[in-house]
Amino acid sequence: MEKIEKNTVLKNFSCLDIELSLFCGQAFRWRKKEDGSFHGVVKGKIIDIEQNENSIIFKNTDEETDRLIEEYFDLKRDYKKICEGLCADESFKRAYAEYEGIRILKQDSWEALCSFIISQNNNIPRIEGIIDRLCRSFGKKLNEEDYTFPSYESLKGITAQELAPLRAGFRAKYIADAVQKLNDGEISLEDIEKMPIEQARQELCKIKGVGAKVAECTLLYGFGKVEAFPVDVWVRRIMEEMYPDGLPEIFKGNEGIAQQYLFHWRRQQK
DNA sequence: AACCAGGCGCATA
DNA sequence: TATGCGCATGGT
Repeated sequence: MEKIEKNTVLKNFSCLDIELSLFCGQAFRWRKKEDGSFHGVVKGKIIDIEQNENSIIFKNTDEETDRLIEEYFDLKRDYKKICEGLCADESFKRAYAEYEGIRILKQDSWEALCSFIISQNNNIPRIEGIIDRLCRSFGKKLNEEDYTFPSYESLKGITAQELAPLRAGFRAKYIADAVQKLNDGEISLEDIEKMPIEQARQELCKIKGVGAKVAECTLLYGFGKVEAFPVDVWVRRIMEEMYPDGLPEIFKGNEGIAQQYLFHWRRQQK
C-alpha cells in the first residue's frame, strides 16, 4: 500500500477482485456508483474504492481507514497460494477460473450476525432492503446518504414491535433477542472471537433464530474463521451434485473460501 | 395464484 | 435423532 495524495493505492496484489468480493453474497450494504467505483461504510468509516487493471485506489483515506481496509479485505492472507492449492479439486478449479479474486470479507461481527439472522428464508434484494432500513432508522447519520450499522449497544432494549418498520417479519424477534443477550452479557462477541470454533458455534446458537447456518456465516464473515462452512440451499445442491461423499481433504482449514467460490459459481448457473 | 427466498423453532414419533 | 410444518414479507 502506498499513499498518493489523499488516497491509498495498491499496486502489487493478487487474487483480489473488489467487485466480485463485495457482490458475491457475503455483504449487503455496498453499492456500485455510476462512475464504476464502489461505495460503502465499514465500522463507521466511509470507504470509496476504484479498481483498474493493475491498481486499486482507496479514496480519501486516513490511517484508521488503511487499517480497516487491510483487515476487511484480509490483505495479509496469501489467497493466490491458498486457491492454487484448492484447485487440486476440479470443481473448485472451474469456479476459480471464472471468479478468481473473491475474498472472504472480514466484517464487523455484530453486523454479520445481525445480517445473517435477517438472511434466513429470505432473498438478497429483500435482505439488503431490511438492512438499509435498519441503518437509516437506527444507525448514525454520516451524511445525506450514509449511515452506520447500528451497534447492539445503541439498540439496547429494543423490541420486535419497534423493529416492525424494517418489515423483517418473523426475524424481528430474533434481532431483539440477539440485542438483549449481547447487552446483558449472556453472550460476548469478544469471547466468541477467542473460543475454539466448536464452542463458538454453541454460543452463537443460544440466540433465538441462530441455527447452524447463521452461526457458520457469522464465524466466517464476522470473525474471519475461514474454516467455517455454511451450508444453505445452494451449497446443499453443490454437495449433492459434486461431493456426495463429503468435502475433499484438500479443503481442510479453508472450507469457507472454497464454499464462497462454489456458492457464487453455482448461483450464477441457471 | 402457488411457489420461493444464503433457515429456524417447535411439535410429533 | 429425525422429519415436517408454519412463519412475515415480497417478488416472480
